[in-house]
Amino acid sequence: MVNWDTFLQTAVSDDEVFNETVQGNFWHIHYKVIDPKPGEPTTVEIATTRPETMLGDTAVAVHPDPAAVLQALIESTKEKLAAAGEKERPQIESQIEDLIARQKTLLPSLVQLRDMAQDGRMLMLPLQNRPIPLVADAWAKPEMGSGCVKITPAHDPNDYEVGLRCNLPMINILNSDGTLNATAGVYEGLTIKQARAKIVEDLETLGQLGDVEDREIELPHSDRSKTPIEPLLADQWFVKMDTLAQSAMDAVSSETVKIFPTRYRKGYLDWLGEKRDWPVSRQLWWGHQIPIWSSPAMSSGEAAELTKKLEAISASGDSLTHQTENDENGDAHVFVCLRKEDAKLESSVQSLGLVRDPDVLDTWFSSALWPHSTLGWPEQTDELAYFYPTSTLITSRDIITLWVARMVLMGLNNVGKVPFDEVFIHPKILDGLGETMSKSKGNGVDPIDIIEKFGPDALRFALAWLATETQDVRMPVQYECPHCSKLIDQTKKNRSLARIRCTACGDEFSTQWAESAEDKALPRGAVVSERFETARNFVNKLWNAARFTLLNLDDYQTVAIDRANLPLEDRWLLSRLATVTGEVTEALNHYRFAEAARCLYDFAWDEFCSVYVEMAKARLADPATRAATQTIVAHSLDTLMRLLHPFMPFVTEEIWSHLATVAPARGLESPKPAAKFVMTAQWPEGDARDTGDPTIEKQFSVFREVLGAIRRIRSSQNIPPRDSVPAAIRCDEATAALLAPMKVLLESLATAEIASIGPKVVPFETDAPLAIPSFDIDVHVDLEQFIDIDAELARLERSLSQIEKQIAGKEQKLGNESFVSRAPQQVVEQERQSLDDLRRQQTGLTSDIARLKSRVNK
RNA sequence: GGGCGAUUAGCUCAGUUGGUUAGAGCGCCACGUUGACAUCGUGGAGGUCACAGAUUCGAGUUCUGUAUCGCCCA
Repeated sequence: MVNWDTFLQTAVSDDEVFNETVQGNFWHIHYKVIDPKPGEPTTVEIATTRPETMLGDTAVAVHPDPAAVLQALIESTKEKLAAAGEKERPQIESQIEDLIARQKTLLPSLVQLRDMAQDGRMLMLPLQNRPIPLVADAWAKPEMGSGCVKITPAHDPNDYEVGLRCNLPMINILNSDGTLNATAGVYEGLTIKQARAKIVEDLETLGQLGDVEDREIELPHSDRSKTPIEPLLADQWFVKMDTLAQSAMDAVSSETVKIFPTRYRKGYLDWLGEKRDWPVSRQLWWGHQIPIWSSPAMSSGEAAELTKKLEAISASGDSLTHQTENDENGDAHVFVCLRKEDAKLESSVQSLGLVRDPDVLDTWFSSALWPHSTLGWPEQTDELAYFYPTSTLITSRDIITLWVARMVLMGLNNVGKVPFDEVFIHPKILDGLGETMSKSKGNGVDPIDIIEKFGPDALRFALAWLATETQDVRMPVQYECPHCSKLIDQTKKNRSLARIRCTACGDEFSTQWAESAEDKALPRGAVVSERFETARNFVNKLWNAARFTLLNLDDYQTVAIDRANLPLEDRWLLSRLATVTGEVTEALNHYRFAEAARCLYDFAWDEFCSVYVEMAKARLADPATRAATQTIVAHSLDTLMRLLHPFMPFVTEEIWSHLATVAPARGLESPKPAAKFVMTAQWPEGDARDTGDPTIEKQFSVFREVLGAIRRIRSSQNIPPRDSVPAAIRCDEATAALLAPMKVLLESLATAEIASIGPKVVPFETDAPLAIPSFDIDVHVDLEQFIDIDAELARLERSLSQIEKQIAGKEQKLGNESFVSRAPQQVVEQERQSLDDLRRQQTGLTSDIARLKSRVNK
């Protein structure tokens, strides 16, 4: 039984079939009982969605034990009811009522029909006037329809099984083009649709048509031709899957092939675990022709003789394999399969009267050969030795069973080795409505549009940024009007149009679907998505940062760096660089592309550009520190480009080449000439000496907190950006020592004059304070020149109320006896510390507010 | 019907072993452009982490159930 595509006139596999719900009918038909005994019904009612198949009916089935089935169903439905929620109850209750009603009204007649079936009663198939048996088979569902079902073994997979069980004839009523064949009698030549209409009409005329219900039907369609699939009985080649499937399962179970993310292993193993034989025959004009030759029907003696001849021409003894099988008439057929393409052998085989099978192999069969056949297999070529197996297959999850599993089993069978060690399943990009992008829907994005609008690096980086582990990616897209640049959201309505009228300027533009000369003459509106903007901006940021640093490397000379005596900011940067290198490497090794991309984005933008480059400005201006700073800058840019290269190959290569012209030799202790291209440069390895210095980490955290505090105060007071503010920082001696070397930088980034840093700092007369409790720091800004008392009071009061809320929360938590006694001591201590800090802030803020208010009253 | 996944800010998404006040990008508001970057900078507003239970001193995070959505299989 195969899925027949009547348009392409070929069998297709289950994987190439999709189901679609269509509006159809459920026709009830009465078949007459031949010679009913007294008291027996004179007709049997069946119902079908495909009345035309009745021409091929060879039986009507009734269940062998309808009473038991109905009773079991009632019980299981009652169990379901007991477990069901309020919402589902009414529906389940009505199901039970329906079943009980059937038990009363329908069951007796089903039992009678069952007895008639066992007694060998026959029915007369209408229109064909062919007697067919009433049979007892479990496929008939007492809970459905009339409880009886027509059996068409040649045109329905389930009926086929019934046919085998009940030993029924199998009558094919279709030609390969989907028209009815000679067995259909007067209906020969009609299409399925025509035949259906005519048969319904004829049944009506005969008075054998019952109710016609409207019904939604799940109808299989061919993926390629979109036409409805006809199940068809046909001689086809199958690949036996038992040991092949097991070998592919073992490869994954033993992690010889590792699948990332690991949850996809289950689907792979479950699918292969069914070990269903693989139908590989296709009746298409393209593809690999199946290398099997067969003989006409012959006697077993002739077959034995033919076999001898075949063995004689099988030169080395294994260039062909053969098999003899008997058909249902007892005739023998000899089948031959050649191991290799061999024109001479083929003609010898054919001269013995064997004919090559016209079918070609399923495209996935051919595809499964791809990893090794493209490398010259079955010859043991150098390419095969070098490239097989490869390291990684990256693909979409819907291809796991179609292709991945088959490449593995075919590789194991043919080469004895798996084709790849790791498989990465990437997320899918969906449109704004969460639908898979597809050509037929028209909701796809042309990568060329994205490249033209945002650049190839932005495209690549954005995809990496989006490639998280668990989620598919929604990508709402817009059309960009080529006339006025207005962005128009893509909708279900406009996404498949060849031309669109801009809602802003009213001019028309063409889309990717334009085909007519008239449409194509219009300017093309690109499909764009703002989701690429982040990446585009990042590329721009990197380019500008590189441009600036390169401008400052004009007099670059290699200087050996003494790690032990580097300034703190250099040690900080090197530490971060080593950490980021480790994180990115780790993420890439596990195919966590989004994590790697985000890590690099944050480091490059927030740390390298916003902090280090800003700091370097002052040091580059100072001849005493210029050379050393240049060395660090060149080194860090070098490392950053290498880390970013997989994500943005073009801009990194461009920056790399510019870097080479000003700083050809790079490195810290012993600078060496850099590789010509970043793509051939070594992947960086974080230097263990640079990482994990807690002093440095703390220094920078403190620095950024203090900077933020001053900026927040400025902002809340609406202090003009260019006006410098006096500031002071109260903190312990150790923190003061960390901050002191960064005072100049702090002053420039905050536009402030830092009057003092240390434990003895006290508030200004006109003070604006901000506490950083995590480091026990109070930042004070003198507002004398600027003070907006109302604004400041508002800020302080808002801050106070937030702190009081937090205090209340903490007090409650610490007042909870079981928290204090059961939580780890460290956590409790942390909470106490934090409460103390909050209370101190509360005191400070309260007095600040009082002071300000007294000022107002003066 | 079975399996897998998702539900966190207006949008698109992060959130590592349970532990301070849940993050990012975009969008929004305010301010800012005499030198790397307005594709930028600074600050801000915005969240009942789908819902209901359970475990726990403590749940976005663990467990159970419900709802909704997506994909795969039957």
